Amino acid sequence: MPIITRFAPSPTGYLHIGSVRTALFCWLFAKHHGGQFLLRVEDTDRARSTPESVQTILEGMEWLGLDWDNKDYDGQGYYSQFAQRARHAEVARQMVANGTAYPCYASPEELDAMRAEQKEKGLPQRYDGRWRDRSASDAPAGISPVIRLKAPQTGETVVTDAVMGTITVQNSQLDDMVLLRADGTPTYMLAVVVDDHDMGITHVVRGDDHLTNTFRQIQIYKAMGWEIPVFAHLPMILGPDGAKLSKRHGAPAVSDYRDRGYLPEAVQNYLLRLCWAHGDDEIISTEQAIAWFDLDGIGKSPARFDFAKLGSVNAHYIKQAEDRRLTDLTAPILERLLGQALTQAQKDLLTRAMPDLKPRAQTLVEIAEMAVFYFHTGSIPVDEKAQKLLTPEAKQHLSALAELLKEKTDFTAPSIENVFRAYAEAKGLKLGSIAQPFRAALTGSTVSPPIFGVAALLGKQEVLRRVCGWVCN
RNA sequence: GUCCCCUUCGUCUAGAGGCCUAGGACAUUACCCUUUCACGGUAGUAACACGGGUUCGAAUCCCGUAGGGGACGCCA
Repeated sequence: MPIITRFAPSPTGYLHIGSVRTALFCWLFAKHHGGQFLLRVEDTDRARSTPESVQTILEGMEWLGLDWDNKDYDGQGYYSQFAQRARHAEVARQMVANGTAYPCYASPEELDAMRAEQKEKGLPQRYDGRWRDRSASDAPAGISPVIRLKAPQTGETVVTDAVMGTITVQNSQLDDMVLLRADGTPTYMLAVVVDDHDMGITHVVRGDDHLTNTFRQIQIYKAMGWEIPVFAHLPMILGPDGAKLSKRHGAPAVSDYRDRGYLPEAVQNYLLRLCWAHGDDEIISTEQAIAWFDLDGIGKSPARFDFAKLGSVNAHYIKQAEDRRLTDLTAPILERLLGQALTQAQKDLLTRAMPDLKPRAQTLVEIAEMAVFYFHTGSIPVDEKAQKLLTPEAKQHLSALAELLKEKTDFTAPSIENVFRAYAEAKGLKLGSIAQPFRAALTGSTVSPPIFGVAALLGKQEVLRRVCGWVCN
């Protein structure tokens, strides 16, 4: 039987990076086994679900290259849970008919009072089954009931989880949960089970915040006589401080990583290594991941998010990436920094600078910041350290060097370097003592890519213009 | 409060009873390379939460304790 997994986010905000890790694992698992990976949007909460959030989910998935196999579904490209509400209600009715569910007429206020009382007495907060055995004739007039599961009250329910192992809970711990709301819409518990069954999901791979829900879901499967899928609950991703990863930690959404200049393949690789390992392998291509990934490699303990490590993985993929592609991704960031659009010639310059830029950066944003100086057309802003290098003596040398450079016909990095080396040797100077002021004059900073390469890229005219700005007056 | 799960360097992890003097990666420290900063290279610091068992032998199996996380909604 082919394996079918699904990713089932709810469109109520941004797409959480932890959810994306779940999606990655579902996707890899399906790919590894030649199965299918489906997307289902859990949009039954009408008050909180928005079309924008759905769009955010789709974009996030596409950015990471996690393609789903039901893109043609229903003309909208994914399975909508809300669209199945009639089916959910039908299942609830079937359960009432077969005696595994019943109507409950208790009002929300009444239940709040019940929970408050339980809490006060230190009792577990659970529905007490007050309508479980009452006959329909007791029903108050004019109130539409909710439908509750008639859960077994004795014995135990067992979850066999592919990650967590065998977990048992006493049925006395579980109460009669709501399946269908008073307005006839399904609750999450009912909807997931019905949809997972109807979609033929063979492996439910999801975050372990759903682990304790699984007991109750199994009871629904049993009530309907449906085959129970394999469950695999993934440990959560925590923030650097060990608390649930949230806005407080700065970057909870996938889009945050795109905006901060991380490459999708780097994010994917980093996420893959959270709670999963293949020996000592760290840098793992998508192809290798598909070949290697399986449920038995998943660990049980939660992982903390480490931006430093993400940075180093990203640096690796930046070094590997095509210069042209990096230019396309960096240009918009650079344009924002410069406050103007780049011309094609400037983009070409950026591409030619890229080999010197990319080994120095962990993110595309860093590349852009590092590259700004190439594009200054007026005076060059100079930082304090660079200013200090431009002593009267240094300026004299730069002036002399400018004269020598003026004569060069081949303005390449090696030939410029030769000029500097020969000059330094003739004057008994260390190369650094003239190269650093040169760097300061050209870039306005003490830190930059190799300066002779920078000079070659800038071109003779621009180099002389920038040097002249310091020595010609 | 009740129930469930988890626990190896600061972080991600390798580890399937002897291969462990506990390995790798990131971070960190020192040195080398060097026109700056990086890259790269070399070396170093650093962990089996604690307490009991089982066993000739335990990071690995069992039981407690502590700590962390999750679930207890007419949210998903």
